[in-house]
Amino acid sequence: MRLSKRGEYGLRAMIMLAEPAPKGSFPAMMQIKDISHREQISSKFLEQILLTLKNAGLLHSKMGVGGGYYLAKPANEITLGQIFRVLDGPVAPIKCVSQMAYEPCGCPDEETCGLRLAMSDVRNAIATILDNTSLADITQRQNVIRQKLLSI
Amino acid sequence: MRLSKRGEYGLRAMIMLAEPAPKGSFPAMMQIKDISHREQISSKFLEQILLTLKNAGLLHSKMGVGGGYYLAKPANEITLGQIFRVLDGPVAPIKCVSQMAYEPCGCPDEETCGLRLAMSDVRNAIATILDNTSLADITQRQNVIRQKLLSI
DNA sequence: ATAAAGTCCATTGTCTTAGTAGACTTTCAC
DNA sequence: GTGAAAGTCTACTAAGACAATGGACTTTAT
Repeated sequence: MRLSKRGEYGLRAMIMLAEPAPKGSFPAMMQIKDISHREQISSKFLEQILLTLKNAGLLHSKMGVGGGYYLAKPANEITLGQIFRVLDGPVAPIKCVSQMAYEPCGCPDEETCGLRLAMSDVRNAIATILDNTSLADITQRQNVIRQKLLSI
Repeated sequence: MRLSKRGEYGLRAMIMLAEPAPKGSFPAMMQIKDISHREQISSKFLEQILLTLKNAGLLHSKMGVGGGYYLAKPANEITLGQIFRVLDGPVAPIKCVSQMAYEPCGCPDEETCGLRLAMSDVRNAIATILDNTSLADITQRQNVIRQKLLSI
């Protein structure tokens, strides 16, 4: 049940972009090389990922000197599920329980297939978390923990 | 978030072996070719899978004429999580939240990494389902649905 | 002795993943 | 209007995982 590197890097980048900008400079814009440097990722690989995210409508970009990437929508309107699906495809562990890419799995009777029942539960559990967690939720959780650590 | 074919076939086979034997013939023993035929799987591939499951202590086998495979334990003591981990490895989507194969993921601060927080939730959700669903639970659910369909 | 079953190990073809390379386009500062 | 800084686009590749396949060997019942 693995998150790919594409998915991981993409999610990390989106979370970075969702972090409130230093001094009222909105929308928070960052360049590929900023992100790739801070996360220690190949910038060429990250480039592809951000482009994919842009083409999916989750990021906007500005070309030329002083350009960069920024979120296409407020951080509370972008969910981890959206990002995940763009980069890693369907959430479902098996196609016959996928909402976005259903395909029969070949079991004699889908309706009474025990594996399908269980995998359907798994799919729903994953989707519930990813689709109900926004980038804003993530940055907020991060901040809460940081505050707690500071106050020790 | 994909279940591999190994995992899928292995789970299907285990569920078949957990189904109550026709006429009091316990332990329910089946041969590779029975299972591979009923599930339309390559018998050579299934052979490897069942052998892996046997070496992991989830199946027992009997060699020679009239031999076959049967569950090493009662169906209510074998969980989907055990089978899954043997065939597909850790449940966690990212190594830094894995219980059975932890590795640092390289984020600057693991404790406040937002991605890690979210993926930890996902891991727990998946593990909770897989580790609390036994083969007996599956066959029972199947039977309940079959009964319902019959009574229409 | 023979046939039926599991065991074990090596190999193979295909696909996916993660990354690399390089040419091209847009924008800004000067 | 030129040059540097940024994103865009397409193609390619190396390594590994995945899904088998093949064949020789061992055990057991009859």
